[in-house]
Order: sequence, then C-alpha cells, then structure tokens
Amino acid sequence: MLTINLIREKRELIIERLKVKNFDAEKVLDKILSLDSTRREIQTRSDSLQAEMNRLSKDIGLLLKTGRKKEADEAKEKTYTLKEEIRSLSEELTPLDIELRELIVSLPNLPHESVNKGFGAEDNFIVKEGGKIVDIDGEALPHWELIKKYDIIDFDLGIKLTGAGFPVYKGKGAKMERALINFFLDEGVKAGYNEVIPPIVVNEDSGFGTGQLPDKEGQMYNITLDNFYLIPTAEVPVTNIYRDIILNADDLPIKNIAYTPCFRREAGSWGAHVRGLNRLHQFDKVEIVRIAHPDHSYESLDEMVSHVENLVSALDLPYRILRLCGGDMSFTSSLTYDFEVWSGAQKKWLEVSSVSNFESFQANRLKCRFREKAGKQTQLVHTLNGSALALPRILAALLENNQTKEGIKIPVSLIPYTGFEIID
RNA sequence: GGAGAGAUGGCAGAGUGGUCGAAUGCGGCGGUCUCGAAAACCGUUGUCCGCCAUCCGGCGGACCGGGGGUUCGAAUCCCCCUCUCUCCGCCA
Repeated sequence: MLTINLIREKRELIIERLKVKNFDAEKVLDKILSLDSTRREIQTRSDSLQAEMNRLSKDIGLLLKTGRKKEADEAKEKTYTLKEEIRSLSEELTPLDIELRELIVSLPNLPHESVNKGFGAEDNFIVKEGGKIVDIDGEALPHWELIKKYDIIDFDLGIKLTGAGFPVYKGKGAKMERALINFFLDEGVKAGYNEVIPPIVVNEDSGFGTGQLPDKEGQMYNITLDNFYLIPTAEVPVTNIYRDIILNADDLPIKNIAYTPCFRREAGSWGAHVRGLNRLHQFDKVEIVRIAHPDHSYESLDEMVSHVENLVSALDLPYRILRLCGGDMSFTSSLTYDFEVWSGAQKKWLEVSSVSNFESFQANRLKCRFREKAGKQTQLVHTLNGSALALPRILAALLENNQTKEGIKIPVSLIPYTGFEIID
C-alpha cells in the first residue's frame, strides 16, 4: 500500500512509475486525491464540532456539581443539535473512508528505477549465468520417470490421500527432501539468519499484511470454519511477526529464516507443461525474510541474492539470475530477482527462487515502523524476502542433471545430509 | 466442548459515569554528581488523524482487546465478537 502522503505529493511520479508495470494510475489517483481532500475537509469540521461538544459536556458537569441545574439543562439543549450534526458528518465520512482505502489498496507498488518496462517472462533481463550445462545423452529421463524408476516419490498415492499435486515422498526421496531442508537452514543460520518455525495457518489480518489479501484470495486454501488461510509461503507468517510494531533503528536489519510447507491452489494453471514436481499444491520451501532500514534495503537485497547464488552453486546446478520486468513482477514488489536452474532432461529453466524488496509497501499495510532515535518520528521499514530455496524444482533438476547408468548421484555438499551418495 | 474470571501505556499495576490520555512502580531517554561507571536526585517519556507553522513546535480530534449501544458526558454501564487465564472434559 502506497502512503497517502506519497500520493498527495508525487502524483506525476506514481503515474510514470506504474506505467512500467503496465498500470494506468491516472484516474484512480485523481479519484483518491479528490476523496482525500473532501475527507480532510469533513474531518476538520467534525473535529471542531466535537471540540465544542467536549467543552459543553465539561461545563454541564461543572454546573451540575455546583447545583445550577437550570443552566445545565440549557447547555444540554445545545448539545442535541451539535450531536446531530456530528453524526451526520460521520455518516458522510465512513463510506468515504472505505472507498478511499479500497482505492489506495488497489494501487500496486512502484517498481524500482532499475526495472524495465515489459509484459512477461520474455522481457526479463538476464543479470548473470553460472554453472555449466552438461549435455546428458539422449536417453535422459525427465524427473517424473526417474521418481518412478527409483520409487522415491509417489503422485498416485498422493491422489488417493488428498488429490493431484500432493505427492508422497518415500525412502531416499523423503530423506533427500529432509536433507535439502536442513542444508538450506544450516546455510542460512551460518549467514546470520535467525531460525523460526511459524504457524502454517494464518488469519485474515496476516493475509492482508503481506498483500495476499484481498487480491489473491483464490490462490490460498481457506479454512472457512475458522476463517484461516493455509500459507502460500513462509513470507506471510514470518513478515507478520512485525505487524503493528515499532522497532528501534539498531534492531535493524532483522534476518529470519524459516522452513515451512507451502500451499497453493494454483487455480487455472494446471496442464501438461506443469508435470511432475514442476507445480504442486503442497511443497516445501525455506524462506529468508528481512526487515531493513530504508537506506540499506538494497544492500540487503544484494546480500540475499548472493546467499541464494551460493546455495545453487553449492548444489552444482547451472543457474541464471533474472531481473524481472515490470509486467512480470508481483503487485507488491519494487524489485525482484528470480533464480532459475537448468533441468537437464526437460531441457528448460525452472524458477526456484524469487528475491524481492517490497520497500515500504508491505510495511505500510503491516504498520511496521521504526524510530531512528528515542523521541524522533516513526518511519516505515522496508521488508524483503526470498526463497532459499523452494525444493521441488531443485529436486527435479538434481534428479535429471545427475542421472547416470548407476543411479542418481548426490551432490557432494549434500552427502553429509543424505547419508548416501547415490539413489539406485 | 462446559463453568467461572479477566483483557488498561514498553512491562507490572491502580482506576466502576464528569478537568482520566489515564495514579504508582519498573524500564527507556536527557541532566546533576563522577576521572569514568554504579547509586542517588531532578526532568522527560504512547500511537494515529486533522488544522496552523519555513524549522523548533502549537492547537484540535480519536484511541484503555475489537465492534455496536445508553448518556450532555463512558476505561468505567449494556449487547455482540475475539483472545487469555483457572477448573472440568478430551487429547499428541
């Protein structure tokens, strides 16, 4: 959510910036500005009437105390009309506030100045490529064949238990999953992140705080009986830890890491191109979340990107880093880097991480502020997060890239975690 | 799930209709003292919104879990919701 101050002061800049996200903000902004000015006008009137009311009430109290009942009754008469006026002003104000808020909430975050305009994946900028793509011979199997061959992940069993997209990991598959989780967590802790285990079910306020609600309602599983949501990412609970909080400048940056399962309905995005582990309803992910000082949030972002880069390198996966174009970026993000790894048998790039700076967009929804010095004004923090990493596609790439006649070789860095060197 | 008690500022904890945005203690910040620190003492210390001011700031409004109501006036009375605690039940 953009701040009303920014909207008041930087109308032109917002219009310009949102064009990069292919969002035409002009009409909405003008509507907001006009509602805002009526709102303030009404509030000013209402506040001064309320002040008058408070004065009268105080007087009545004093008059009654000193036994001047008649004068008190006269004063009471005056309050009746005042009260009526105040009520009618507040009746004007309420729907206005609601409309204003809805409009402000509908504006996407401003993209960072380094973000280029574009419409989709084809317009993303390749920042860097790393690792070596090794050509596997013609008999290379895609991971959905490999998992059957070695009996490590069972989709049919998941269908029986729940439905499509809820796989069952078995034997070395399960061990591999757990190894990756532990590896990612340990690397994060080594890099100074504080490990947390949050709830994987959240309330509506949390969903709103990080921007999943109201616009992505249909993407989350909703527990209607209690009005809870299954988290689509640990970003939601871990960032919401800081909802309604005022931090001190020296608390920053806050660096948290969490492993959670993630749940996504993925409504309307099912099909042949998302076979196997490429897209699931439930998957495991280790997420890094940062709360940063506005002056240093881009340094934080860079650190997060290199942390993720170290992870994919350590797994010997060929990767590339993309800076997303305006059209491919999320509603809430200012700048996003995506990590993709090469999947040797499918012969395509798979997205395994998305690292973003949301600047103050989430912080404004969360009401997460900090104070530079005691007594000084509060200001909004910057929030950031990134996958470090999402597991299924990493697993898919590892299985495909490392397949040999003897079996699937485990990357060296992971062997201490798996306890075996090969899946056969 | 049943019965009862409760929710007040960073924390603890008073306050049951009228100068209460809220006593007091702790904590935090500033100062005095000190070579420095501790102790002691003095002062200060919430958030949001609006109006005015170039800055320091000034004035007004709202906020005592959330929402509604009664009243000239609500932290205080009434209703609904949420949460916490105690006991019972159930249970990893």
